[in-house]
Amino acid sequence: MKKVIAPVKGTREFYPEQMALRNFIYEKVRSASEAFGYQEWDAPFIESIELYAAKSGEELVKKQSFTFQDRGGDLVTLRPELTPSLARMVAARQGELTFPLRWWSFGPFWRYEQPQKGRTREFFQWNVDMLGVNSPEADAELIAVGVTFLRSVGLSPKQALVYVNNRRLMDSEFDALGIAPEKRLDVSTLVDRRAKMEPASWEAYALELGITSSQLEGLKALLGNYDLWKKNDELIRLFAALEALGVREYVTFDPNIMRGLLYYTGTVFEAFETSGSLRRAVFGGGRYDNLLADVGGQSLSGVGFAMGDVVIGIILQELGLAPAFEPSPAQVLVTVFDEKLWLESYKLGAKLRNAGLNVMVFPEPVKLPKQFKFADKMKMKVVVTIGPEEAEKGMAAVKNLSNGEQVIVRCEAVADIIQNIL
RNA sequence: GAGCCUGUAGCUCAACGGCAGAGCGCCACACUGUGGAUGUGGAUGUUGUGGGUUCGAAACCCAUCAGGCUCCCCA
Repeated sequence: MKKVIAPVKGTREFYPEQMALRNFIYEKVRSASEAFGYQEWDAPFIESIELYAAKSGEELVKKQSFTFQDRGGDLVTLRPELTPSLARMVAARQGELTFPLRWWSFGPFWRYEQPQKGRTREFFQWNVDMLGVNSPEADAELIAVGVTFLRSVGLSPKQALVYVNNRRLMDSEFDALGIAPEKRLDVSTLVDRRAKMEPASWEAYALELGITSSQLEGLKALLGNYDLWKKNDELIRLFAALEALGVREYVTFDPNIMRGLLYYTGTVFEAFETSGSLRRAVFGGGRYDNLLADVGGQSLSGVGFAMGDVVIGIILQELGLAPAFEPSPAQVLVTVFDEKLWLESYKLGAKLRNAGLNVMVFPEPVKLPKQFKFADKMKMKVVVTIGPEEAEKGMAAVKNLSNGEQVIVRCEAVADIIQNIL
């Protein structure tokens, strides 16, 4: 190789093998979404930067967006998330859309951050949202959609769990501890960081934020109380609904789940792979209120979550849950014996395709062993050969590569023979 | 944006100042009408890139690019 232009940092190159995994995820995402009646939709990949200025965090807009000037001088950005586009599109047709609205989407997003395990600058994200219903039962349905996906890719409750909390519950607990409402944000980040810090430095950090030592003790007790949900009507209803939906075994209450995004107002949840080799959420979401008001719509409550393809892709590969890669979409190879019989093979290939089979014809008359090796490497199931002896009688040799058996049959019968093998 | 670690054959890695190697993969042949297995032989590198130190650099130093792990943020 000579001088190579490297791909842009953090972007993804999908060779057929990776493409197969991406499509596998896409298929599972689609069936989980559609099983609950969600409609597929999408938004522009490029948006005006102002769209995000309204509601996304400052970090996301100023530091993590791919922003540039278009030829007309306007500032545009590659979308870093979908929710603002959702809010705008729903607000624009609020009067004509049918509510409750259930939408899902799977597409590319970009965030300008340091690539590392589980995080790239370009990624695919599954978004699922329900708008127009404000109830714990609706929250439970969204979690069930996520769990349906986890289950469909073969993740057991031992391997992946959804951790749930409730912002309102935590706010009232913070109030009870005498933590002022304006400190809630600080305390949220404090809770978020607990898992990542040494206990001593975490406590020091807490006191730095102006938490009193008695509040700190209360906070520690709160974060260790895994029965706290039993005090909260919303969470009681949520878990009852999860039970009814058949996904309860995948969900557990955890007071340590806060989530950074400011717009969450009620239920919040995050899914993790339990071995913890990757300390990143598989998906995360929650209930949000009034997202539409900022883009000119009427107040409307919603619940949704998002899943990136990178973390789940790594997990599926590490746990051996990614499907075996099938190099060739064609399971049948027709060899080319020599120059004279070349077009006979082409004819047979065409005939087999008409019969509904995916068929590759070797593109040149090279030695047969080479063609068979090719078929083997491409994991094809059947090789069909027309040599001089077969051609004379209008026949073809059909070899089953899994057991090595070969039969010689009339060309007209080849398709049926192959159907039996596959 | 900050700190630390790593870049050697297609892949995984060794050599750690003194001739750049192994395993797997690849190619050829045994097998000129048939894949996987086995055997025999073969090819492969400006040691990420650019400078510097040295008699001598894959190794040491600087820069740069890429990747990884933290912090930050988050899907």
